[in-house]
Amino acid sequence: MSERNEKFFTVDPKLVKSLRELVVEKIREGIVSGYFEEGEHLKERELSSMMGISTTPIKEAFRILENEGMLVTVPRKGTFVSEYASTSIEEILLLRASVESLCARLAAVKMNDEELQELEKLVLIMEGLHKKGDSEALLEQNSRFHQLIIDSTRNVMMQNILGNLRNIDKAFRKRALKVEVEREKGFHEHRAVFEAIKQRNPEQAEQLMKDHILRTKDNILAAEARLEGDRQS
Amino acid sequence: MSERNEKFFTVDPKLVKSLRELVVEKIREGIVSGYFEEGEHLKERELSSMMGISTTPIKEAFRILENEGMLVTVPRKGTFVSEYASTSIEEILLLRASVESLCARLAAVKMNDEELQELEKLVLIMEGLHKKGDSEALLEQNSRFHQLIIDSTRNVMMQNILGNLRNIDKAFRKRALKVEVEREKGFHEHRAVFEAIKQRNPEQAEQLMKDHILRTKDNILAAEARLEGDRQS
DNA sequence: AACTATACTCTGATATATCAGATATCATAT
DNA sequence: ATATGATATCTGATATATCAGAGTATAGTT
Repeated sequence: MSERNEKFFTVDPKLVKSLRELVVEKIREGIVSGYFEEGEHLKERELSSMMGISTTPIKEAFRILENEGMLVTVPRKGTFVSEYASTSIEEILLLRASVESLCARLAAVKMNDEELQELEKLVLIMEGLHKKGDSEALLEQNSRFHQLIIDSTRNVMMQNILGNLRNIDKAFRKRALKVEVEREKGFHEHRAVFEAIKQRNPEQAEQLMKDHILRTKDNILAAEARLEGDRQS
Repeated sequence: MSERNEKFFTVDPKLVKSLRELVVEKIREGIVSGYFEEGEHLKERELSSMMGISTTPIKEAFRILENEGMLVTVPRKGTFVSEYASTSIEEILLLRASVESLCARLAAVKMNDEELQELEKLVLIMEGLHKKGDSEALLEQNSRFHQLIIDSTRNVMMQNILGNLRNIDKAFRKRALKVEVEREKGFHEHRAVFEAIKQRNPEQAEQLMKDHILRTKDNILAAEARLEGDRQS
């Protein structure tokens, strides 16, 4: 037993999804996809009978989504789809650039050797995928790269904020577009961020991360504009 | 009726506090004040009997606090005080500087004339208080100043993030310190931020706001260090 | 003494019931 | 015809009941 990788045969209880989680995802999707309109009144009982469950998990989901900014609850009135729920992709990415570059700065100071090693390993893997041109797998490792840096700050608040942003981003993408392939280009930027963290250079890490996300932002917006243009012609 | 200020005699339903809100505040305080330890298991039924209410509002409060990062819920295990709930004041302020400076940038673009006028009026009021040296009142207007800028972005996500940060900040302050007087010095910085927004200069507004918050951060940390020093000697 | 199986208990997850504010309807009075 | 009051209904807020997983203690077997 001792030589085996013990992590292999464990189960993470966090993978269990409660009804509440399912409801959260369903409503979030509903909002982002346009199934629910801005300002629409979401009724606990109505949703509960639609979904065939009781109101309790709905209630809890409301509180989560409210905290995320997707819903607004007015006491004794009800819960409504936030008027500004459809924050522009641009602002979401600006926010991400802002918070995540701060993470990179903190990571350059706080990341321990073990984490640094893992990050290095990841960069090597990404290099391989980059050379192979396997952008599907690269994409997945990319988000692991970002997550590692975020987690190394050991700052729950930032983890939560970025987690929320990612959720929304993800929901958006479903209907939006897949310029993700673009990100293959980002490989060199990732490597640079890693180097800055390794050198324990917070300013540089922050700046590089910011530039990286802002550049992908511009690309995403450009791609979206192009799509929009195609639709017109 | 027409000449009267109609806003005067309205009631904002949002001022009604539900049990859930009270529970949120109570638990947040409990965590920040150290009444609850990190990692402590918070039990719905226990809290409900302690507080003399049912478990439903407790449940909802849990979900809000979880989303804020104060609590962690493990499915089928329970809800626990986040191990890293006590994020340092420094990181909270770094985060605030980061997000709120982005708000200032957006405000310089998105703020409408009406809001701009209100901001200008506020700056004049603040100037008066500054000259009078009424730092109590100035403090209140200061936070209104920040709030106006945040709201003008019409970005719920940022509003929520900064709302959360403020809550936590507030809870911290209770046990922490009142270097708030310091902020009287910040008046000129506020005016500068306002000018940049008025000039529709996003870069400058962002930079000035960032500098402003980072400076107050340094002052707060210095004051805390001083306090710490006093305690030692 | 050690191991196992069963019962008991704790607790979160979910469902249901109750209460109270908000809104709409309608009738009645002026 | 309009204003006021009574009533019904919708819905969120809260309370309570039920269910099921997880842990623990206990008793029985070898």
